[in-house]
Amino acid sequence: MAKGSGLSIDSDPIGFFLNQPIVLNSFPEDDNNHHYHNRNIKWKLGAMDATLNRSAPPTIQFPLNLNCSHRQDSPPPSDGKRTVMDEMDFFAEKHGHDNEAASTDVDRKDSDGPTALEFNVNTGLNLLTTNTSSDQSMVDDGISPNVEDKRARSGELAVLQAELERMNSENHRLKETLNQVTTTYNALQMHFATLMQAQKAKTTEENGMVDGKVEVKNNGTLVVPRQFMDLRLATNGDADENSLSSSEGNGRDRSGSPAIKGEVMGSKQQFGLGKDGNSDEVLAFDQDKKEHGSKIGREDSPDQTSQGWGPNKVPRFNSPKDVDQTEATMRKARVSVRARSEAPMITDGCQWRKYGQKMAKGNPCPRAYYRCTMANGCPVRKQVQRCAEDRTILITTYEGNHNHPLPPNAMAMASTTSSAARMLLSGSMSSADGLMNSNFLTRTLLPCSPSMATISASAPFPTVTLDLTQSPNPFQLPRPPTQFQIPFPNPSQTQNLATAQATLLPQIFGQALYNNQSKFSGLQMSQDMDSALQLGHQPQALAMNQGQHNSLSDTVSAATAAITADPNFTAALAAAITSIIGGAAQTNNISNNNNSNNNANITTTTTSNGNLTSTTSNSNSNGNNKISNSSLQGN
DNA sequence: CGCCTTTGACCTGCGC
DNA sequence: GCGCAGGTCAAAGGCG
Repeated sequence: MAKGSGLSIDSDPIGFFLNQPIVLNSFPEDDNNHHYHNRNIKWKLGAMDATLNRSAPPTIQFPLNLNCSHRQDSPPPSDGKRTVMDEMDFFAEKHGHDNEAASTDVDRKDSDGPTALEFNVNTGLNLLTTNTSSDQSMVDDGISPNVEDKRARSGELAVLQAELERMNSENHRLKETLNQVTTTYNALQMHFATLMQAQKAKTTEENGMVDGKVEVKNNGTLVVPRQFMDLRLATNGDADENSLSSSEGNGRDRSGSPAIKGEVMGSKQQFGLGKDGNSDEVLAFDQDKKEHGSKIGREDSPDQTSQGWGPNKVPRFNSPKDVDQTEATMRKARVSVRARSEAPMITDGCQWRKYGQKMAKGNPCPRAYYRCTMANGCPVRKQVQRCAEDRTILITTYEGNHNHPLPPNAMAMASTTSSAARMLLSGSMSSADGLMNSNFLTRTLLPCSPSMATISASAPFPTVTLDLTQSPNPFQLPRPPTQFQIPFPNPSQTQNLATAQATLLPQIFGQALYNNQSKFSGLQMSQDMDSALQLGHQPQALAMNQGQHNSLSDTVSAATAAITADPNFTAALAAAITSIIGGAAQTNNISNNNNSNNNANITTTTTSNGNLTSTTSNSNSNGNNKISNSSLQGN
């Protein structure tokens, strides 16, 4: 084994192959001024994929499993973080190499205890310059002195080199993309923080409001201090190291993902979707309060049933406990998607396993229960049930957050439900126990599709319903020229259409909320705002020729750009959402109804002709609790 | 054999 | 306390 001072070879490197794993062990502890002082680092090299680069100087490239074990008496770096590049810097510093040539492809694995990193690395080391006599013998064993042997391997080497070049190129491209996304993300966060502070100061100055108090303004408008949930929390605790001190809990999210993963993933989200940065996060359900008992393998803690509201139901999100409460509430929110489909399930890209089926009251069609099987322990559930009134309509209700990456074809629905739920919960954090002005919601929230989204506070969970059963493409309905015109791929297929339609929604919701939530702390839904909305204050012109941008990303980007181009629309959108979801306190003179647990027996549904009707969900029909042999397909 | 569905039993919350 | 309703568990069986 080569120890301490790097690899070394003393002959033509072309003939060198790593036939055995090599462990570089025990760096010297002589760097008294370096913050890596007193560390013991093991470098374990895999034997299979090591390749050589013929270029001058020759380099060796290999996948490297690095396990860093830090002594307890070694203080962490001053910035509290230690990155892989730090490790590379340390290595280069120790061995006199220019680390600029090194590249890393990091994959942080879940682990406890000492830092454990696994990544592919191009060390950029010029192996010919690192010879040491002590290591020579070990490596010499792997070198064939035979020229013919070299030739025999040259073909394989060429293949490896080509693959290596391709991987390097890809790695470089990905790094650039990541840097760009990170930059955008940081800029958005900075902007958000600035707006939050400015709005807070402005609101306090203008309204003279005190947290938790209701005030009647001169025009008679009731002003209720409210605030959106801090979505910074939703990006994982350490996504912004300056914004939170919530590094407690080892920086892990509920899924146990380590903090470093959260950083990377958080950087991915340009639109503020998903608490773990997964824009593919699905809001759907998780264990409800019924599961908090003696069931095995449950994640929820008993205290998660508490809502964490203050006396005036103003959420407090300043502590890790609040984070848990927020997430608990998040998991209780549901997103229901109505779509016409003859299939027993809409295709949402995820893998599901059916774990139950029951007859629900008021519906002759059985309700099927599915859980996500794309990853072990994924808490996402969904319910599938046909509409009692129109059995061609399939109602799919999602709950919970995926704890794993999703394939591209699953991201559409996932991001839709995630953002819709976040939209709902960001309002319900404040007041979810009131009546909903769903007509106002659909009129303002989706001016291009007036009956597409409804919000229900039906007990026991707040629910957003995305109705995709209306016009084949609500975005292509006749509209003023300033409205969206979003092409969807393959609109002839109901399922695809449903997914495609759903895709745009989260971007609208998420972007509006994420970029403008700060403007609505202590939001007052003024008449001016309402008027502006009713007058169709729309995003600025977005004329996208059908077929010109067929990709989903283009569609999303265009829609996002249009929204962000008009802050008034964004503000109005967020205001409308807030007003609708949490507006009961205002519209009902701050009165709480009978549901003290943030539940209201009000649900809204859209009829087949697109008209909105509001009905109570307090059905008295007697459902049979026994299992039915009928299936969803048997309708 | 592994994965999935089926389905009766069981658990929990809630209203009366 | 009891019954109802929603939701989940887990054994059994089917299927590729």
